[in-house]
Amino acid sequence: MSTYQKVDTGMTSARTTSDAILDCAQSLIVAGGYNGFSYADIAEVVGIRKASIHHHFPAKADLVRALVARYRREAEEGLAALEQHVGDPAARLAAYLGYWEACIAEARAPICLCALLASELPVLPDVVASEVRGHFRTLAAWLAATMERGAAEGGLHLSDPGPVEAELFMASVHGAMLSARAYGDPAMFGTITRPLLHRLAG
Amino acid sequence: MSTYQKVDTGMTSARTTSDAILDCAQSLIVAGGYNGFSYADIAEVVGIRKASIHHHFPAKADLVRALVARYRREAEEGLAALEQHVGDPAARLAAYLGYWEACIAEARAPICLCALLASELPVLPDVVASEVRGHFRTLAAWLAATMERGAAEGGLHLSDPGPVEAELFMASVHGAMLSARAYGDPAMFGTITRPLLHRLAG
DNA sequence: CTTGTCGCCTACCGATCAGTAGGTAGTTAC
DNA sequence: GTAACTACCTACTGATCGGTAGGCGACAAG
Repeated sequence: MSTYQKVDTGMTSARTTSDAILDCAQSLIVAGGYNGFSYADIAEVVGIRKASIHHHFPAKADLVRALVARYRREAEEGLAALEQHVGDPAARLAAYLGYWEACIAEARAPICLCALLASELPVLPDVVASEVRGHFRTLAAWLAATMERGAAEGGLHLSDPGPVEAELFMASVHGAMLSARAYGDPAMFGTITRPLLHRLAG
Repeated sequence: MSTYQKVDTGMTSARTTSDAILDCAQSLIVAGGYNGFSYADIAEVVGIRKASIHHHFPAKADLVRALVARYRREAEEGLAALEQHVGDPAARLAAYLGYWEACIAEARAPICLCALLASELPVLPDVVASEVRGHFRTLAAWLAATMERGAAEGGLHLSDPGPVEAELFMASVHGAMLSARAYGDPAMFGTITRPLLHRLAG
């Protein structure tokens, strides 16, 4: 076996090399966008040669499309889990915000991958752009459904139709991520999003 | 004079070559971010050689710092003009939103330069990052002052302290820009921001 | 025991990146 | 008239970009 054999993955959280590549790409993209990372950057972190990344993802567009697809899948699983474990719509929204507040505070994922990619949509490969668009639609639909259910049950008070409230909510969350990053202050995310929830629930 | 002499600027809106370079850089950056454009891209559009850009802006960081500085100056002039010509704070906010709605609809500036740069703050040169931070602070301060004045005059009803309302407003506007871009639908900006205003003014 | 596949490697490609060196033609100041 | 300055040029550098060609060892199936 070659000297460049992959070490036992016990030390890393990724189960496969593909996952390790995607993990690394995600953290690099949320830091600097699609054009802010290179195959060489990933190779260095993952401990693999640049050419080996092409074995898993022939082109950069393939890599990022796969990454966003995985991100969407995990997000949908997360939202589904929320529906299972949290009954009250208002509490679901609070849990959603709490998730991101924790991510940002721990610098685990200081901004939503798709929010960042959306900002540079015009220069993204088409296949990536449509995945990003898909995430926006999915998230907005879930929020709208949650809002309307909350309104029907009486726990939430909507001033506008569910879909409009949902878009406003989502936009505010994305903007709050930008502000937290711009100010270098993770607490800013909570400062902005807490009133958002109080207005719906209060 | 060389064959590459700059043609009379009558055909272009920029008064000087520096301005033309900055104009071009701005439209490239709002499309694809800091790492999404090159000196070669600018050279081709402006009709100048790559090396000549270095004469005006020695390094890329200098160029973008100058660009954000110009952007901030123009933004502050715009806000000052708003204060001069629009008396009512609610109308000022409406005018601010209307400005961006028009920019986005006409694809003149489909997103705020600083909002976009904020998304990739971690990979920006320090000198650029601090300019971006400065814009966020300036805009938030203006919004907070406008909110508080509106509240004092009775035209606006704040559910939270002025500074918090201002941060929420700004974040929602930035998020609305992202959503409009993600959906490829300029009208989404208005859909999201209109309720924002109605809640303050209504 | 062969054959195929998988995961990774070395070595390379042409293109492009930001940036530099040094020259030239016009303009202005003395 | 000459010295200094501005704005632009040609020509180049070394680094890095995404991507390719082809080989090698481990492993599984027939």
